[in-house]
Amino acid sequence: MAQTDTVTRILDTAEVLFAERGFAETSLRNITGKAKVNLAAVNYHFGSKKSLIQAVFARYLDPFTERFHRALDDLEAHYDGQVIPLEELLETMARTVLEVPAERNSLKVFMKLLGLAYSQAQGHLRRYIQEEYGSVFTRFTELVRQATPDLPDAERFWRLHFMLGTVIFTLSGLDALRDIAEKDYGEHVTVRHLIRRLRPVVVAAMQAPLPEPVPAAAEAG
Amino acid sequence: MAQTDTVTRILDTAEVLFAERGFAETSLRNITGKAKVNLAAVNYHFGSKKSLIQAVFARYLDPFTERFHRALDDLEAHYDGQVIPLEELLETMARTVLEVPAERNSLKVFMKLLGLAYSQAQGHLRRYIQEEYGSVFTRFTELVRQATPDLPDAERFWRLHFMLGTVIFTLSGLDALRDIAEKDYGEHVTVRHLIRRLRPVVVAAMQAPLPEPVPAAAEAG
DNA sequence: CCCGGTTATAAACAGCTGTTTCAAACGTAG
DNA sequence: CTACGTTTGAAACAGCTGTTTATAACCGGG
Repeated sequence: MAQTDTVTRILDTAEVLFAERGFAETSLRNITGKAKVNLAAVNYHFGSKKSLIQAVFARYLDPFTERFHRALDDLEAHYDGQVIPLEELLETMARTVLEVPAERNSLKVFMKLLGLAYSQAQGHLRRYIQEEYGSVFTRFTELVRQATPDLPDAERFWRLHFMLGTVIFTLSGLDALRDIAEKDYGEHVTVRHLIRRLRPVVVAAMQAPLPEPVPAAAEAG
Repeated sequence: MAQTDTVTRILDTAEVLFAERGFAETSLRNITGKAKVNLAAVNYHFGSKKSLIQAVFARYLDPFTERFHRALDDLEAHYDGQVIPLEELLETMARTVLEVPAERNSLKVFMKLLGLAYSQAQGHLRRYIQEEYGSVFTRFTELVRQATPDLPDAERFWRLHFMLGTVIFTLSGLDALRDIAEKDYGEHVTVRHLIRRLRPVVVAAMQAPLPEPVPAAAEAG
């Protein structure tokens, strides 16, 4: 099967270049040149650049959602109707994120892509990810809801997104920060170190006291 | 002075389009067309697209750094050598961020631009911001160091970036999240609401317990 | 009035973009 | 070996990109 070779070579090259420079800044000639593949191969195998981008994401997100669903199944079976503690849920998510790209040793690329998916407007990508992989996130948030019954729904919604920002922002900008950290603190930091650092922070953030209600008089302006 | 009109019209239009679609996705013809200005005006007044991008940032960051320095001066004078509490520092930063774009009612644009500055690789932008505005951030982190003496330096470094991620990620992606929040929780959320929500979360995150040290045996892999 | 520097305009530049075309090479089933 | 669907290849497409050029309009000072 010669197709497989061309297709995976395109995907392997594209994901690296996308992660390094972004989508708009990476041309098809850039990809096909580095992948030693004919220019027309992208349109032949994927149809368009948009579809290539989505295919790059699917190659990470498909195994991720599958594993994550299975991990949540296991967790629910183990707790058998009881509420799953927040730490367990976060731990499971972190473990799954770490497992998925392990074989290709490209956790960093995966993280950068996630960051790009949020920041680069690319409307089609956001829609694609939401439609394709929204359900597993919904399932996760429902479990978080049960684990944090004292949190008002809106507050939990925002805090989850706060923490999503923390994780994606940090891990996707890792390279730049790593250099500073290594120079200033003599630490060689890996993604795994960071996740260890993130855990207590995320838990504390989710359990932080509620904000003071707005004084009614100060609402305007 | 006809120059002022053309220049500000370019800047006003550019910052909105950049914030909506990103830098690479926004062409000069796009900007000049919407601004009702000749195409060559950008290169005439700014020299290049890169310089335009930097000028857009400077228009926000120059007043910001000036005000922030002044606010920190006041704070230091008021505490007169005593350690400034963490909450005060965060509060001051938040207040300054809110004040700066107030006149142009474009806080949202400012936040989106900050998000782009980090996510879009755009090496020149990161360097420009670091060189031009790094000092005020250094001053701020030193005050945070004094306010959190129990935190190891490396830990504080990372937590500050965690929180930077939380804030920028949330505020720059506000529009998409706002719609969901409004639909699901009937809340109309403004940036000011979010900052109120962010405060206890950021404080709790900075004061979270330290992560468990890595078991020596588990270091490899 | 008229000159001289500043700003605006339209046109053209070379280069790159994603996509399409069509012929050549391939690999396999009959 | 032949015939056929699949995959590659080189070339060309129209369209857009940032930038430059040369000309024209403007406008305040002498």
